[in-house]
Amino acid sequence: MARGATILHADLDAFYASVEQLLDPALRGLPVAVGGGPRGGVVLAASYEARAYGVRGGMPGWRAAALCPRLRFVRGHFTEYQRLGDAVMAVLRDVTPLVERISIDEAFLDVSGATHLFGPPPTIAASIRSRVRAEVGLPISVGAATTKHLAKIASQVAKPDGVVVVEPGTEREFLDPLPVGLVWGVGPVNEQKLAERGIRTIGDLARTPSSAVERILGHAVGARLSAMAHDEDARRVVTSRRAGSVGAQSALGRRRPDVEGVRAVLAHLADRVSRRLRAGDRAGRTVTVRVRFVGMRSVTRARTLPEPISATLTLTEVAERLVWSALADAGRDAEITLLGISVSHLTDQRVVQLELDLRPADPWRPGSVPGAARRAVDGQVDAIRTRFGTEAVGYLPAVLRGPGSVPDAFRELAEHEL
DNA sequence: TCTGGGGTCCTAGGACCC
DNA sequence: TCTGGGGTCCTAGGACCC
Repeated sequence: MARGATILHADLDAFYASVEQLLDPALRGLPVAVGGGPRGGVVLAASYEARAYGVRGGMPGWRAAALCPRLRFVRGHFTEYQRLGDAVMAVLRDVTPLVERISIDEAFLDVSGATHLFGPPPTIAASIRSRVRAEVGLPISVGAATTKHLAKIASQVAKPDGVVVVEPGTEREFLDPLPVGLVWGVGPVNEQKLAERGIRTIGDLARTPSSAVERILGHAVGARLSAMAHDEDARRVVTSRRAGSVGAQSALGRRRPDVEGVRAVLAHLADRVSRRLRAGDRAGRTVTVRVRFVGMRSVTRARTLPEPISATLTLTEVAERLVWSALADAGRDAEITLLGISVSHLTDQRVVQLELDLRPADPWRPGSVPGAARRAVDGQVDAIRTRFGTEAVGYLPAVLRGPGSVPDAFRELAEHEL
């Protein structure tokens, strides 16, 4: 069956760093790191000039500075990232409504219905690149292929600032020499496992029996690889997707947990999470907390409740119990470096609201404040914040911000739609 | 100098039900 | 007295992605 390379993957190059170089011409051509600094914090993004020195996102600032002494650290312009990312998506939606945005800076497009208007996929890819450059001012790479997975690999190969089209029938010769790490689901751990068996390229992988691959990587990743090899990969572009969980976490530096400190941090996290739930008319049944200890070891504790919750106070109380149960298992002297809360098993809040006050007392829904009162308080707080801003009102005085913690505007960039 | 924060998906074991 | 197999839900941990 004839099928063109009509799935595109468009991916902005070093997005945050490119925006900084766009906003401040003095930074162009220089190694730039967004976030962090020579004495702490973490690098959120690195320009290609910085990457040449080995600087990467997620790297501690001091290490980046050691690798590249002339590295320019800049604070992020987070609201600009949102605005410019949206502007790029608008360009893509000019081509086709079939746009699946998968993060702030990348998206899949299905252009099979757009070729009669705009020409074949390579022409569309080139036009997207030149329009984004001209109208937004940013470099973007585009991959085109018959499937999403392949289009994404193609855009990675195209970077920086390039285009790669994998014409139908040429998939094998394109893929075979590429490193296995370009495959979705093959990260550092799996790459190492494969390398230990002499498998370094996608071609090596294709020549390995699928049963052996599944033994190494597990059933799911193995099956995905085999689907790719047989061109049975996903091609459907999904234009909207609801989140399956909502969470928030905070790095704390290093501290010995005490009741007041833990409660303050959890109240802040629960406030962030529950506010987003209510804003999306959602509620969730499963509460998961994460506690990270010195040395990066972390544990989780989860509890599935009989009914979904979205009240700030209820979420705080459940999270507090879970955290202390994790801490009890870890021993009293353990120092912690991070606390996180996540709510999953989401349902539509409207459906369950009427039931909330009819149930008998439940040890996992404790407290003296009845559900109706909690909803009323949350509703008023939400309304005040809508009118006067997030800082106008809250359950607790401003929470202790660690030196490395990131601004809320950065957190919001990564939030998924509820 | 000592490692962010938002998510998704998978695996494995146990409880429980039929 | 001891026994099967399938399905669902829950929990904990971990790999991975941006």
